[in-house]
Amino acid sequence: MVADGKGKRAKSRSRSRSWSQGKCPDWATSEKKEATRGAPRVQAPEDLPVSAYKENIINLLLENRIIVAVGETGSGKTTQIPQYLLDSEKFQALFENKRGLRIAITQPRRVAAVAMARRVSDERGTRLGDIVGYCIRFEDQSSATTRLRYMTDGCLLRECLGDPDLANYDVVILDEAHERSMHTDVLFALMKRAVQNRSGQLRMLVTSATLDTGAFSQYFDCPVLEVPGRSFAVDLHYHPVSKTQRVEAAVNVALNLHVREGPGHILVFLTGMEECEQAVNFANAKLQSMLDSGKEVSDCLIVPLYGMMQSDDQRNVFEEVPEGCRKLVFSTNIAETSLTVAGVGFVVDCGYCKQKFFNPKTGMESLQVTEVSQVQAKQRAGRAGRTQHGKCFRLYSEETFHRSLPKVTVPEILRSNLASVSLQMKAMGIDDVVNFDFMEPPDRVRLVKSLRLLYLIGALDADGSLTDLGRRISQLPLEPQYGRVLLAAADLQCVSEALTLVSMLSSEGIWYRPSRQNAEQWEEAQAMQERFVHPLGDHLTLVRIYTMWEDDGCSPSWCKENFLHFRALRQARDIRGQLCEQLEKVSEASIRQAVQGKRDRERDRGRSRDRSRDRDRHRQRDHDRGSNRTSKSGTDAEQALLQSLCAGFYMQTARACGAAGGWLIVGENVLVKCESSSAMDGSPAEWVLYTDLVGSTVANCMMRTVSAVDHTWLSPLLPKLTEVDMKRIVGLSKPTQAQAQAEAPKDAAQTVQEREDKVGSARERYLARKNKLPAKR
DNA sequence: TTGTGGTGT
Repeated sequence: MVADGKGKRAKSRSRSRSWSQGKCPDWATSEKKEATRGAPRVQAPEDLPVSAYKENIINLLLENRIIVAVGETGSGKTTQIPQYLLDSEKFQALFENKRGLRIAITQPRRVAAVAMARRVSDERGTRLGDIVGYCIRFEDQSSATTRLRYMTDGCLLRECLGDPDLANYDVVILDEAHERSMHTDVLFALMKRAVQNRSGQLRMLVTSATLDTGAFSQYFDCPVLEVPGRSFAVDLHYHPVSKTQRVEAAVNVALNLHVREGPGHILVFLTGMEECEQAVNFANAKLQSMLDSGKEVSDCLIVPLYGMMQSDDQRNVFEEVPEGCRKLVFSTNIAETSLTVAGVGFVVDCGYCKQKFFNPKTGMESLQVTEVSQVQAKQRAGRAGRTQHGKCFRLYSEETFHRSLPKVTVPEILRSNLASVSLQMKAMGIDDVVNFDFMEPPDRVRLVKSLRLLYLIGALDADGSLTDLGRRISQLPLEPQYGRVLLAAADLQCVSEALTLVSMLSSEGIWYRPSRQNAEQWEEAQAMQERFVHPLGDHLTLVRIYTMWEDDGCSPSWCKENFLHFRALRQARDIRGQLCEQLEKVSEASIRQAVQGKRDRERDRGRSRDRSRDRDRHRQRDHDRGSNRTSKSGTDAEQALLQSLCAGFYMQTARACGAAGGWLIVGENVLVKCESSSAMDGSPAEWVLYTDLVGSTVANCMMRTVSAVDHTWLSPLLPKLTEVDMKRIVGLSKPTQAQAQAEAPKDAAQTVQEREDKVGSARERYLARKNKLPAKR
């Protein structure tokens, strides 16, 4: 298999060399730091469809500042077009700067950026990081000599922060634009502006796989070039089944294919982990009963594939199978674009997938099973035609495909929390976020709510202008609320703990939750995970897990024993390191010193604990839990951490509502509970803070990642919730004189007192009103 | 009764 294997055939030629580490496919290399190597020259295939369009592309980009190129998978556009431009003298002559042409090529995924850079670097016979390089988070394999820079769209977006006109580049290629990742969508708008500002000295190429280019060419007002793709035909078959039977139906169709069809692996698309596991069980049972009844069935390896799988289990999916053995893979949409199973000849598409939606009104996130889009269905079908003439079985009717399925997937930017997008735009000097020229503008409510949130955390002032605090938060690669927490922690002397917490929260999926199909393992995991629970909540639990893992030497085996994802913890460690560096730059305090001092103390503590652990590991752990370190009120550092958390999340708190046994969300009359896996589930805590609210409806939602907080931390902050003047933040009204006066510059020490005063005066006003009201009646 | 699609700085 290959990572997002564009140019599959091209790649196979260099397979023996690129994959010299044995069976280490590209998708696994994100886990391994690739050493720069001088690679021998690899010939680019001469018969790539795109090569016929070489002159055409160069000329079009000479004449137009922006062009859109449409090419199906395998056309070679990602690897060849940048080289055509780089090697063209007449194209180079277009640019006034004499430093040599620099081209950025964005990808939505890290693995793809690395794989493409490596491939092109091989083709040119240069060392990776020399002429051809890549830049992804945590890894910059590029240098001053780099001309072709493959990078994730997120990396380019971050570069835009410091340099909105991208003066470092002459050409920017936004690849895989049809996927409409949030970063790419924001880049569309920023690039359009930058191209304008650079008056002809910045060219842009947008490449997309779908033929639905009307929106692109209209938005950019540019020509569209079509490059034919090169993959095999895929026959479509329609087998409508009811939504509730899709798992069983998928298994039946797949096994029918296995019994009747010739060579080619089978890839089945389902919606989630539970469905995949269930399907594997079904399929195994059915296959067994076929064998038991004396039927002759050839060998078949049945495996699930989803993101939350342990890495080594995921690797099993890509192992070679013996001759004559067929692979039957039950996968989520991870196999749609992110991972490519080699040798697939048959696809079964259930017609559904899970999509995340963010509701700006409630701040709720939901993961909903929705119909796939037509584009997605085509992408799934295409997975059968990469190496052979394929077949795709859709578990819905042809009419459903045309009449019911939406043409394209709802772009991420229309489904997401826009706080960080808005903050970044403000930091780039784009003041009117609400009326910004997006290709597909997000809902106004969504944008306004994001500004409100930024105001609440102090990143914007009452007029919607970026504050100094906001500028600092924008420089941290985090959700703004997390950034606010870090900066608060720097002031409250708990920056080390906060770095750990924020890193753990940014790294998704710490917990390894076995399928409920496997009751025994499920219970074991539950029991193991319960031992980490901190009485003050899930946030301190996360910090504790990370600390224990680090004390143990960051080993994968420790994770396995404790049913935690090593991948996630390692990612948290990487993020922590990066954040530590960047926080140092934006914070007045010396972060490194604080963290180092903390680390020294921890090491001393760790040493004494190591000695005890040698005597009795478990007794020591129990002792820790019972000791002062985790007493009801927590240590000073733990208290400070929870207080810092309030700075970013005070608008996401709730007060105990005795009668119902739940909590009432501040500012809203919504009763919520904790998720059952939370440390706070069933807790009598008066005030709780949550970092996520999940569910499908307001009536049916739950807090996830919850901690107990002290009301004295919240009371200075909460009044701000009712002070928001949305019109002013959006820029629709000027401040009144009274408001302007109230906002005269003040020093930090004064602020807290003032807030206290405001609470007091608000109370007075309230009492005054209350006294007046009966008289009026 | 109760569960977590996939990306990315």
